Amino acid sequence: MTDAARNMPQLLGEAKRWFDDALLAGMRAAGEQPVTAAQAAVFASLDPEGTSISELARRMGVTRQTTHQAVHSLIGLGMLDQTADPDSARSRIVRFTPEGARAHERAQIMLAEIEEILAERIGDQAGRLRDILTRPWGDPPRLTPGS
Amino acid sequence: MTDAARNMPQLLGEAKRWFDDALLAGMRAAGEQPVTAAQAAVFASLDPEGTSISELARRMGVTRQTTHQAVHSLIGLGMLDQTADPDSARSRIVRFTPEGARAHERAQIMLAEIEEILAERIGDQAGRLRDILTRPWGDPPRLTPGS
DNA sequence: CCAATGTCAGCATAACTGACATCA
DNA sequence: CTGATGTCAGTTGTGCTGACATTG
Repeated sequence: MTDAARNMPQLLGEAKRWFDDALLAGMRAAGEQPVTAAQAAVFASLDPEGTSISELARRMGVTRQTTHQAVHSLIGLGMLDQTADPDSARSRIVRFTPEGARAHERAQIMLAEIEEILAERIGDQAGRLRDILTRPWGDPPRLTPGS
Repeated sequence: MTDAARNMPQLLGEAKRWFDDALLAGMRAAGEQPVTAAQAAVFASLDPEGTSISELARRMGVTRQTTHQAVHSLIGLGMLDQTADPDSARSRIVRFTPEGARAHERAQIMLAEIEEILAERIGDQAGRLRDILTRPWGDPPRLTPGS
């Protein structure tokens, strides 16, 4: 296509969209509720025993308010519910409903299949990609104007 | 952090944000106009001779309307301008202003520096990452429900 | 009193769809 | 007529900040 020394954010964005498109299309073809990117992030960060909104926010790297909104929408879809935390009255626990757990399971399987297809196309580089992205990069560098 | 088998779209999103954050902070520290991610995408897709909005949209993988909006905001900042296409009256050409070209140049240099820092942290894996992302992946797979 | 948590409200950004006029 | 292009308008999704009550 363009090929004028593509930059990294652009390349990463394309790769992400490649996965997102494949997942969304697959879920739609499977007759599942269309789930947005933010909702998918909640799913991926929620552990089976349930998690508080604040903890979810920390895991996703966004604010409590943003997380609250995404969780609220998923409750409306019947994917999640919220119950009191037996250990603390100021905390509430977000959990999967059976329907939510089923959809999550299906999405996980589908993502693994997509990754598999990528591996068929570009070989073991696909596994390498996961390695590199999983590695800790540290904080984003703060370039000084004088450098 | 969480570490419950992170999925690829999530990992790719984090990596993209890592670069975007570093670039935005660096530009801000250098006293440049704060440029959003969408605006940066336009910059990266625009070639020096100028490009039409429709062509930009194709390169970025978003709609003409979205591109139009981003271009319009950059015109308002004095970074781009729009002139008639001498070859076709229905097409208009978007180009850098001198100010826009200067900011673009600076951003390119900064991105290279950021990539350099990543290479210092994770070694030659950084170059490998660029390789993998540049490689053609083909169209996103269309999973069939029956598979 | 202080910090964490959940929530509500408002705002900015960036994507989308729909519609329409223009021109090749 | 058809298709590509540029544009306007409206909607949705996703993030943010500010504020506040509740609780440990």
